[in-house]
Amino acid sequence: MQAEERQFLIEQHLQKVEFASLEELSEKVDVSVSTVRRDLTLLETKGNIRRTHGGARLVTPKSDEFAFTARDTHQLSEKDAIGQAAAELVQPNQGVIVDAGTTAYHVAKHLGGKASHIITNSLPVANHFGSDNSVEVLVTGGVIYPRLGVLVGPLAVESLSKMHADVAIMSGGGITMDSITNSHALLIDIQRAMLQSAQRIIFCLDHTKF
Amino acid sequence: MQAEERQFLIEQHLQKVEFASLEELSEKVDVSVSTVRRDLTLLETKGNIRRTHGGARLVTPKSDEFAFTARDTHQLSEKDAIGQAAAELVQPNQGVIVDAGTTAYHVAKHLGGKASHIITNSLPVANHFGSDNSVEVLVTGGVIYPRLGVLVGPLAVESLSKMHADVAIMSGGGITMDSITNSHALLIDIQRAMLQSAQRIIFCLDHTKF
DNA sequence: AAAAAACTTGCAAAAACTTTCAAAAGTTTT
DNA sequence: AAAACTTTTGAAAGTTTTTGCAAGTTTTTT
Repeated sequence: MQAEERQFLIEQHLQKVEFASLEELSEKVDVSVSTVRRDLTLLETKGNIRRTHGGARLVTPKSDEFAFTARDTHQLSEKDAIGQAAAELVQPNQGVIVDAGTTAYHVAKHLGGKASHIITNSLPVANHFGSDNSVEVLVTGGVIYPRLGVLVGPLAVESLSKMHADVAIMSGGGITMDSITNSHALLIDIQRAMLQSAQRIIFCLDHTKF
Repeated sequence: MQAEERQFLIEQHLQKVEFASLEELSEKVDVSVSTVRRDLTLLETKGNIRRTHGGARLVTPKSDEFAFTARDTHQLSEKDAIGQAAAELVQPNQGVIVDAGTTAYHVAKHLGGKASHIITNSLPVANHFGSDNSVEVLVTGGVIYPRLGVLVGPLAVESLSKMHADVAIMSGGGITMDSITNSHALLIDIQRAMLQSAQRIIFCLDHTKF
């Protein structure tokens, strides 16, 4: 295995687990701990990772309730800009469906006071409007998909299909293309229901999704 | 496990329970109490946590967007005791309905890993289990009742009436008797639906409700 | 006021880190 | 294709950090 490939694997692994011990990593990429140490000091200079005693951790400023809110702060201003731009496509007093996912979340932030009502299956979005009585927020039912705070399952689909809105804000964010297609048909069912309940669709993706 | 991960886990655990004893923590992360002490003094300098005799407590009552979570910290230990006691009435692997309201919220905190699934119309409860995959959490749909984070309305009632559970944890907390009767028939409808969907009811009230 | 529980300090063992070095692997030159 | 050179790797030696425990002190409880 190449040195670069090894370092890439280490970084990738850390993206998943946040923390990893030297031995865990050494075993994973099959080199001595000495080498892993050297790799880590190298990766550290690149910024995404920080060495610790006994291993390394992902440098995520803070891990908040839901996984995506954490990862978020990274390219914040960019997502915020997308959010603002997309929000401007919404006419005042329209009903808006907001998908779960980081990008859609950022759009939602700019919707306060503008939309007449918001329909969402995202707990972070629901929380954001929890104490804001300028908008009526309708939460779909469903089972919580852990770590992301998305409501999924038949109840979510069913309740969406009974609702209606002018616009739907959808995103592939927070979930990679792979995991949409692979791991969860559940999420697709929901997006399909959203597509049918809204007259117009705004799809938001940032550059990391390509 | 390494030091940083351990400290992270401790902080995360405290985010959930607000207070924890040294032994509880020491057991949780599997190191001696001495080490936990050192970790806590370290975390204390970071600000989010404060050491106490016998344990530690969260200093920021939480990023609470919902009114009641804030007002809560007042008689914390009392509510916590009620919560624990009520939670013990639940048999392992039962399905539990959890009402919205401060007292029910505290019961829910002690339900992790015990109940097989939890049904709730309370956003704070949903958030609490958001990143906990030991329990399946089913959220009813509905419109957010501002400031309290309760899901109300026909969708909430309807989805509850389709579900079934062994126990329902209900409370008059968070909402005074007056506002139940006066301002919101909506809440009554929901409680009525809960009563019908559960085989057994546990009603929790603290002394301020008399 | 005594007893119990919890805290601090100091210390020694264990784990982890850095530095150094020689062998292995990979490049370049002859 | 062989020789000389560079880079990378794994291991050893020595240093630093961390951890658990015990002795003594403070706080809390009875």
